[in-house]
Amino acid sequence: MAAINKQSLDQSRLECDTCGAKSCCIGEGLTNEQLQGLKKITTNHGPFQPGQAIFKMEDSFKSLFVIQSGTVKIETVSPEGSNLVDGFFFKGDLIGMEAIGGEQYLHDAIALEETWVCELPFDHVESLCSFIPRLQHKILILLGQKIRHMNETFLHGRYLSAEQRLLLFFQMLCHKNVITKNGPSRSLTLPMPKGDIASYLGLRAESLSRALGKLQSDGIIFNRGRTIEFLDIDAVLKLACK
Amino acid sequence: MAAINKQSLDQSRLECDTCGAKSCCIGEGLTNEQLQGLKKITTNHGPFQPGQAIFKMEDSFKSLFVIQSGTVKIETVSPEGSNLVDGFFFKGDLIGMEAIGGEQYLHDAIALEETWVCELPFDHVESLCSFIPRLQHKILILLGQKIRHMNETFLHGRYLSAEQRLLLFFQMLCHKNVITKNGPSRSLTLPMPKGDIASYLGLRAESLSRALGKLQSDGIIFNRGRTIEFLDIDAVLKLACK
DNA sequence: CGATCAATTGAGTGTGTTCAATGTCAGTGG
DNA sequence: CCACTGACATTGAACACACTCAATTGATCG
Repeated sequence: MAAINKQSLDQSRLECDTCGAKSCCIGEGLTNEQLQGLKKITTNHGPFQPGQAIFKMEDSFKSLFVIQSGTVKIETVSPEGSNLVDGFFFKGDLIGMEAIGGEQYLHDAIALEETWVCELPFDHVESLCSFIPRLQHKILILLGQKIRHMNETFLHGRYLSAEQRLLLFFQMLCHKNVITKNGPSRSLTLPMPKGDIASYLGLRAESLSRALGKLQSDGIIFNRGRTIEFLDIDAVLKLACK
Repeated sequence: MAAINKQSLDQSRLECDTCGAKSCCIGEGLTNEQLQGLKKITTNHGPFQPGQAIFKMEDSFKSLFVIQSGTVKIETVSPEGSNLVDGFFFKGDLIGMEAIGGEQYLHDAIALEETWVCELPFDHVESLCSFIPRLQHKILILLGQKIRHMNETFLHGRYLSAEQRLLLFFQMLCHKNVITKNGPSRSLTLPMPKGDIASYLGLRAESLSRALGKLQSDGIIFNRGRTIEFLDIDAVLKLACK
């Protein structure tokens, strides 16, 4: 793992009870006493700068990580040598679950923005689960959700056109509250390069670019560098295209 | 769930200690005493005939199922109405994990051959986990494996050609010991129609047929109806094609 | 034996890819 | 201030692979 320094960010945001990721963390719903037990086994790390690794494939699997703030991509290297982006994760997401039961991590986890994470040593979590049924339940639920999410994204995504995949991606961002839906602007500055999005969607950068062009000429979005403006958010959410 | 009768099959194969799926079941590695605890919460069901459902999407999620004998596919109905096969499962496999944390099952589970299953009510399993750390560990491992398997199959599969996907499918069968690797014949009678395989691989039946034809003309397999003979098993395992 | 469903084969089409060229933007140094 | 650089993004033209649709063959079963 990369060298770690604690600095800058308001320390209070890293405490469980005041953590920004509190509501979606695995500790959600625990009593204060239980939360203290959980807090004992965790450690905070950050800030990771864009491009820095939170963990790498070569690292042996020891911990899960909750993203307290920032954005992270996970990626592997394909047999041909190019990078395959397997997922994007945001505040409150738990990463590293793919490695449970394995020796090493399955991906590199790379920060896309300045990012803080909370480390949960897995064997400690497991022990704690035996004493806190609610925690065990929560972990199982999260794993089930992860499976369902992969199922939707990858299984059903593969029958969609480039345009539909892109819309699905925007929907995901919306669901993660990354797009400011309420304001009048409804815009978004992508935390990741477009090449990463293309890879994640199983497309070439060129195809993604054309899909973006198509949506723009249809008046659904306005695409300017890393900023996307959503002119017709309903069209995006309906996936009614094509 | 479909009507259930116990009959025919040698009853002893349904007992935990003599079950054909014993070595890969979630009970693997438990003490005899613990196994008795597990046995108390399970019930056997079968035989399911080809086409019969073990569970359906409409059913509310209550249980996981271990396949004691037979073969099962899981499938969903696409928005357009066609069936999408999401997986094949064999003796010893645990099915229903996608539904953990959800209200209903995510798929229909359909028997492809005469099939017997062992039902594990999930809330009972969860309670038992708190008392048997090894069981909790095993479940977590299985969920992790499931995630890894989906990751490999669907994420990396989507960059492969029809031929490569087919070879990957054969490798999977090999890994599941469905192909008789040792005998001189090295043949296989597919338990599922080719259309199901095509769907699983994200292809049309026609494309699968052509891929099979290509492998045959390359002298790697001999394709005759539902029987496949592997003339060059090494080529299959190497995925060196294309 | 015809009926039905699965599997195969053929011809033509289309979506995304490939490869190469051009454009945009931020950062750097003269 | 402007030219240069390098990473990222866009655009164009030709191609490839799997798709679509239709016709044919094969297998199974009453």
